[in-house]
Amino acid sequence: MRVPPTTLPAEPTHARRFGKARTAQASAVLEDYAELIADLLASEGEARPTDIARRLGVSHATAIKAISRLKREGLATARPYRGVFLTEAGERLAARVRERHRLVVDLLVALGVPAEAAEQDAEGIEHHVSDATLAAFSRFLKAR
Amino acid sequence: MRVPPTTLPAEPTHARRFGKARTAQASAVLEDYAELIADLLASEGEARPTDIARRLGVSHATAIKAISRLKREGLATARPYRGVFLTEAGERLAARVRERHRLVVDLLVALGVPAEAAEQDAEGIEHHVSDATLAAFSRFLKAR
DNA sequence: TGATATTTGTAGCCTAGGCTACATTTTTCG
DNA sequence: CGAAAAATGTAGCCTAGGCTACAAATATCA
Ligand SMILES: [Mn+2]
Ligand SMILES: [Mn+2]
Ligand SMILES: [Mn+2]
Ligand SMILES: [Mn+2]
Repeated sequence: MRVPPTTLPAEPTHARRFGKARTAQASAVLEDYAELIADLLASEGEARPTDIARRLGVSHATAIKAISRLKREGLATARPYRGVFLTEAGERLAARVRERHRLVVDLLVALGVPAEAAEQDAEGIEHHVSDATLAAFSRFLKAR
Repeated sequence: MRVPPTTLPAEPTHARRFGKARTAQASAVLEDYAELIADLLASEGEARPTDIARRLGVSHATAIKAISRLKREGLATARPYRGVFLTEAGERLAARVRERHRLVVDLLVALGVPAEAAEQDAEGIEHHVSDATLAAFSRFLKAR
């Protein structure tokens, strides 16, 4: 049957949007680990694989593999039985991610989302917020 | 060294947040497919695997495998060389996802995010927006 | 009609990110 | 000190979601 193609030749626009979302997803896990490690280092003085695993709700084996990936990407180092540390790059990433997380939560709360729902949604949303959107959130919070 | 555990016994709260984000991510792909198939059916009268793949920016083999998963989950049916169709459940999902997508884009645009950035970010954000947040978005758009 | 082009399907490979089970190392404490 | 507990690490398995390469079916059109 295949009706005449009215308008759908290459559609690079939609494809690019989905591709961006996929890329963002790929970095989401590492971002969460970096943010969490920074938090634990700040609040506890150290970031042990076991604590990281418990906070993320995954097995310690899963956490250790992710930490290996962080090391491979040059974001973290680890001393056995001494915990995980962030490299310069890891700290920069963590700082950026923490700030972004805070901004997303603040915006949701400002729009009337209950605190716990805001925290929960932000945990996923944060990884898909571009700089342009982040700037818009910031403007809104400042202006209201 | 292991300083005395000040406060971090079980931490089920953080774990639950991360877990929710992981769950949301798991359904993201199927949601996008359902939404896209509904769009293609509406605008072109049919949804061919090849067109789906092009719009998503993936190989046709990838699209076909995802379509198999849709079928397995009871969300779609397919007639070879006739394209893909949505079941009742698939249509309900698509309708919900489309509405949610629109609302997220509208909110971002209302906050001053440029149109294309809004579309791009929404493609990822939409999968992490709870009903509570959705309601807040809706209220904001109505009230301003 | 029959050759060619397109579409669809299959096979096999890869990585990320989960898991459990088991092994090893380090800490803790009686 | 030495045994028990805890933490860390390793091995092996699974699924989702990508890919390329090849095979088969269908459509198109000269
Ligand atoms: Mn997160
Ligand atoms: Mn976060
Ligand atoms: Mn999407
Ligand atoms: Mn969408």
